[in-house]
Amino acid sequence: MIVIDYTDRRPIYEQVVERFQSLVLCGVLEKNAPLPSVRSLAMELSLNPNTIQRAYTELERRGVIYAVKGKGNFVADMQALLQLREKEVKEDAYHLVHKAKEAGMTREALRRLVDDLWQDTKKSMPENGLPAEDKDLVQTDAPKQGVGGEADD
Amino acid sequence: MIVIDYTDRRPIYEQVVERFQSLVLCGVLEKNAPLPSVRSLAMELSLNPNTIQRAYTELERRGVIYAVKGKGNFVADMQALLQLREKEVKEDAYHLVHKAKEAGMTREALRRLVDDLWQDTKKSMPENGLPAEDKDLVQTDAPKQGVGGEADD
DNA sequence: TAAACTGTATTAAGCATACTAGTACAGTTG
DNA sequence: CAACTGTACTAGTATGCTTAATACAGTTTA
Repeated sequence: MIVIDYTDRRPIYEQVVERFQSLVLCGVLEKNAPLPSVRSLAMELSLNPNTIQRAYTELERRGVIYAVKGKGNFVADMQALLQLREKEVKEDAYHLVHKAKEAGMTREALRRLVDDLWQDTKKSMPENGLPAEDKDLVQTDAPKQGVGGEADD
Repeated sequence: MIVIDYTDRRPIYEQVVERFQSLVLCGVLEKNAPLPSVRSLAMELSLNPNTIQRAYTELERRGVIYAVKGKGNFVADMQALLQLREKEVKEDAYHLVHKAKEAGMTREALRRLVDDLWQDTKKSMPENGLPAEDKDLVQTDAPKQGVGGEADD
């Protein structure tokens, strides 16, 4: 589920954050689906629980997941994440255009590059941008109490 | 000429590298043009000479500049740099397409985004990707000896 | 030749960040 | 109660970035 690339210059907790965001966006993790517990994932990845905790805290700060003490961490609504990604895309596209011009590429060359990549890249999410309702590929045990994004007490 | 962004998470030496690469690509620094000396640039930016030295060493490793002991650092041929940038563009474009799909964007949406940005972004380099011969906007004091990219002894 | 520049190398220290380790406490579940 | 869950805290280690100081070699100019 989660893979760590030790050649990646980015810190581990950031990679974990990124991976979970992708899993949510591509529909593998649906709303209210439970994430691995801090300790179990740390064990699985041979990492310190603190590192996982840091990733989860960041995911919660971004509104991607919500935590329930004693129960676990669960996927939140995807809307915040979609907005984050769209903002990222715009920033990345800006830098891409800048670099492309610096590299001496023509407008058509860049257009074709992006177009070709679009074709080659496997579609990694549902058509409408929302995960289908009836999928049971993954564990979808939502917390039993009515925790819809806010913690209950 | 060189600006440091202290809010940037990347290390300073990397920003210096990036800035000089852009200056070369956009034609401000032509072939054999001298870079500021390690000490003078460090003074100007209120940095340690070692930090500048590290940036210059990296630029030399990439083939962007060449160093002549006792004389200074000079802009090398731009070809290596153009290849670097083109490779970067391809990698960046790949990730952009991936993220765009994750964000639920359509092919047309991404196409329009890139197209619009192309229009809005100021052209930052000569038409043919090579700097014009007769420009004297900048100091262009090439080293007197025939150093064409290799050091002379 | 001497002074004032250039690049280059080395060592030491300070600092921030990432990560690990261990412990402790609170809430949930069976 | 036992075994899970999240959360908080302290401490120590390792690494990378940056600064500081010094030294040496080559070039240029007076």
